[in-house]
Order: sequence, then structure tokens, then C-alpha cells
Amino acid sequence: MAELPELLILARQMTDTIVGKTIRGFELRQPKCLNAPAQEYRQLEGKKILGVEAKGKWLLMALEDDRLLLPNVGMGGDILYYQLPEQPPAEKYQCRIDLAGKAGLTIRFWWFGNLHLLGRSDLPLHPAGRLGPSPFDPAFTPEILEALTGKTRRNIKSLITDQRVISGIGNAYIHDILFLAGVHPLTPASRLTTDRVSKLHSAMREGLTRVLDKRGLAYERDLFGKSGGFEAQDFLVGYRQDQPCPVCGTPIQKIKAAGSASYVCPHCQAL
Amino acid sequence: MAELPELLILARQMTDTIVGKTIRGFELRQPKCLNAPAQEYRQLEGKKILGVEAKGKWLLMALEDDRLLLPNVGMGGDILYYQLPEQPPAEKYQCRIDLAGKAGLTIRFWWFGNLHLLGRSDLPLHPAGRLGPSPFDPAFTPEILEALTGKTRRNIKSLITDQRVISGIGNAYIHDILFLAGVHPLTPASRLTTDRVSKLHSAMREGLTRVLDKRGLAYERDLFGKSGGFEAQDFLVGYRQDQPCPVCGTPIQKIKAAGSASYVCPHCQAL
DNA sequence: CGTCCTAACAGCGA
DNA sequence: CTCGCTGTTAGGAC
Repeated sequence: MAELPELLILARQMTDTIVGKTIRGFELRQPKCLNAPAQEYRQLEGKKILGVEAKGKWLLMALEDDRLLLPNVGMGGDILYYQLPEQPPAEKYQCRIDLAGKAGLTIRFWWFGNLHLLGRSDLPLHPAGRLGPSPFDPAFTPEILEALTGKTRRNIKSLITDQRVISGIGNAYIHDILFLAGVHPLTPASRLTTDRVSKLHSAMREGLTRVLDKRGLAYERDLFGKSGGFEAQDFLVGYRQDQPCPVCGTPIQKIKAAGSASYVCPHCQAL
Repeated sequence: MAELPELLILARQMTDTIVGKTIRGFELRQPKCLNAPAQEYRQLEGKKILGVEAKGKWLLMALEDDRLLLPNVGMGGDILYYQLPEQPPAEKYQCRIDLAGKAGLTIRFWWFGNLHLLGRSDLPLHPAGRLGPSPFDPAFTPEILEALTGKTRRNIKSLITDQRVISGIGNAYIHDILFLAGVHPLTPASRLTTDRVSKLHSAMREGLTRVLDKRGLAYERDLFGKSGGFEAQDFLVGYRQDQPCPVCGTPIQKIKAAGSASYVCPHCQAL
């Protein structure tokens, strides 16, 4: 599901809504999605939520006692807030976190997802602690991107969607980002010129901002169940095979790249 | 260089010529090609050669004290016998093994080669101890070949030329073997039918026997410096790009497979 | 629309 | 025409 734009929205809403609240309990319907025994989650009862932050595709809930709770819906799902009696909890979910004041979160995922529990010292060993810079991080400059592209034989799609290299971009938004930069997904990263790397750098921010401005993908929901405004037709080339390129009219191709589908304009993104 | 046919010939000649003789000394001109300090080779002086055996592309010289000496010419070269005064040693070589009675061997390689020294207990850790069955081993049945092809996603060329799977076939003879079996080198091994696996099994023996019967490749030399009789035109498809297939006349293609060149008849070896 | 593990592959060096 | 190392890719599982 959700890549960086949706997670930034969720994190902000959670910050406004649940930070400062105390955990009352859990309903953990699917033990497989936990990385620790259910008992360890029970020990969080009575602990306060100190903050919520989006890191790449991960959501980090900081708790008292230096514990981190990481809800993750993987390839699709939602994290919904409830507040009795006005907003009752969703019926379908794999995990529920109840908070003081008859509020809480339900976490549902369609395919794979999890609710990880970590001590702060475990973070460096967890994927969420091994993430590359966010495209929006001011410290993430074109020069840094060029250093990343320079020393590898990988293709650019594989590089950018590798969360350890750059965090937050997955197979939903990579297509339009590469299109905006005029870069073919199979381009060897090291073959990009400084100028092209710079274009790619702004394309990342532009592509993600376009989604952020519409409050996320139409088929995703925010913390309050509201769908995003980024519709299928808002994609420039993503998921638009055989439709004309918005710039040159060439039919958009669907190809395989870095193990998954990619959508490219063969004219604007010549290999 | 030399694959199984040439090595079988060499091993037989060495058995007839040097087994029973005592090592008098070494001249090791290129220490890089040794896997042990030169001193350890010196300790072999006075030791008798008990036997010589070809295993895949390796030659195992068994010495007294459970030591093994493994001359290997890698991608090309020769191992030549000398016997003073009639047959003087070659001038160019990287290693020379002198034997009692003014005889000995010179080992020369063109690109990469080595002269390894092992204790018998080291063999399981050495590539020569981790070889798959010989195509000529009576225990190597079509059923065994089918078990090898069955459980992998590899292409058949990569599988057969993997010395850990089957020993002795390299990129010289694989082409004609696959042609004789009517199998394209890029065929996924697991896609071969039982019948086709059986054909491939006999093709291995047939392809190698054709070379053995002519005493090896024309550009290889035996222990006495004699060239083999298998000439370029004796290849069925190997190294014959653009020439007509001997069966159907279709021009033979040179393609890349498993990291190296392959020669195929696109008609007889449809993918 | 994800991440992990592993087999397979490709490039390079010796 | 070699082998082995390493970085990268591809497939299947969850």
C-alpha cells in the first residue's frame, strides 16, 4: 500500500490524534503478524504514546520505556482510528490497539502486514532502522543521489525502490518519478549524467508531492477512513499501458523491471 | 583447455610412463600458481608416484605419504614428458617436475593454471574433491541425470558445465553434445522430458567419445607433444557460426549462454 | 502497491 | 577453452 505520501499523512493525523494517549490493551487476532510473543505487547498496557513518525514506508510509534510499535500494512490495508461512541471501530482487522478514552486503532491488511514491537536499541537491526534518506530530507541533495548512483551496476529502478538506499518510494510512484525525469527504469544507475541525476532528484520530490497534494491514492484511506484524491487518471504513465504519453502521445508500455511491472513512455524515457 | 577426453588420454599416458618413478625435484617459476609454499613441494622430493587419475578436468597424481599433486592447465596449455637425452624438456613452462632417471614433466599454461598440492584429507575441501559424476561412470545413469535436471531453474548448459554437477564437460564440447541431443543450451533443465534427458545422457558419451576416438582436439597436445586428431571441421556445430547445420542446413548461430559463447542450430535445437 | 530468503546469473580478475 | 568471488537479479513464500 501506502508509500511515503500516505504515510506522511497518516503520521501527521496520528500525531494530532493519539499522541499523549495511553494504551489500554490489544486485540491481536493474527499472531503470525507479530515479531514478539503477544505477552510482550500486553506489557505495553498503561504506557503512553510519545510520538508518531513516518520513516519510508514504516510508521514508528514511540512509547514510554523506549519501546517502538511499528504498524505496517505491507501491500495494502488501512490503519483506522475509532472513538466511541461517534466513530465505532471497523469490523475487519488483524490487530486492534485500544487507547484510554474509548479510542483506538484498527489495523487491517489485505495480504501481508505486521505489527512489530521493538526496543529502541533493536532499531538498528530492524529494516525500519536501516533506511536510506527520505526524498524530502533537506540533507538529501542531488550530490548525495549522484554518489548513490555512481558506484553500482544496478538499474535505476532497482536502486531507487531499494529502501536501504532511498526510503519511501515503491512500485506505485516510481513510474511517474522516472517519467518526470525522462529516465528509463532499466537505465544502469551509473550511466546517469550529473544533469540527469539532478532531474531525477527533483522528480522524486515532484512525483511524491503531486500525490501528497491530493491527500494520497484514491484507493487508500487515511486515519479517519477518508479516501485520497489521487485518481487513476492522475498518474502520468503509471498503470496506463497502451494509453498515450501525456507529453508525446506515444503509447505507454508495460514492461518488467527490477522484478515488477513498470510503465514507461518509450519515447520520453529512451533507454 | 583440455576437457575429459584429453585428460583421460593424459592420465593413461602418465600412468604408463611415470607411475612408480620417484620425484627428484621441482622448478617452480611462478609461485602464484601454487596453493602452498614452495617448501612444501620440496618435501615431496624422494617420494614415489603411486598412480595418476583423471577426474573431470583435474588430474590427480597420488604420491607416497597420502599426498596429491594436481597439475591443471586451466584454459589451455600442456603437460609434457621429457626423458633425457632423447626427449629434452620443453623450454617454456611454469612448473617442472623432475623424476628419477633424468625424466620429468613440464607444465605450461597459456592463461591460468596451477599445480596444487594436497593431503588426501584436504581433498573434500578442494574443487577436485567436489566433482559430480563422470559421464562415463557406469553408475551415471539417465535416471541420475534426470534427478539432476529435475529440481532446478537453471538452463541445461549451465547445469551440465557445472563441474559440481557433472564433471569433465566444459565450453568446448558442450555445443556438440547439446546438438546431438537436440537440446537448446538455454532450455530450463527442469523442462526436459524423460526421453530428452535420456537422449542427452547418450549424447554426452557420444560427443566425448567422438573426440576420444580422434585422440583429442587438434590444438591440444598429449604427454608426448603429439596433437590430437579432432579438427575444427569435426565439430558438428561448435565454433561453426554461419555454417550450415550438418543435419538440416540451417545456419548455425553463435549465441551467449551461461556466460560464454554457444553454437546452436536454431532448427534442430529449438528452444 | 511489500519484504525476505535463496538460487541463478553476470562481470571481473587472476 | 578455466575457476572463484561478488554484486545484482529473479522467483517463490509469507
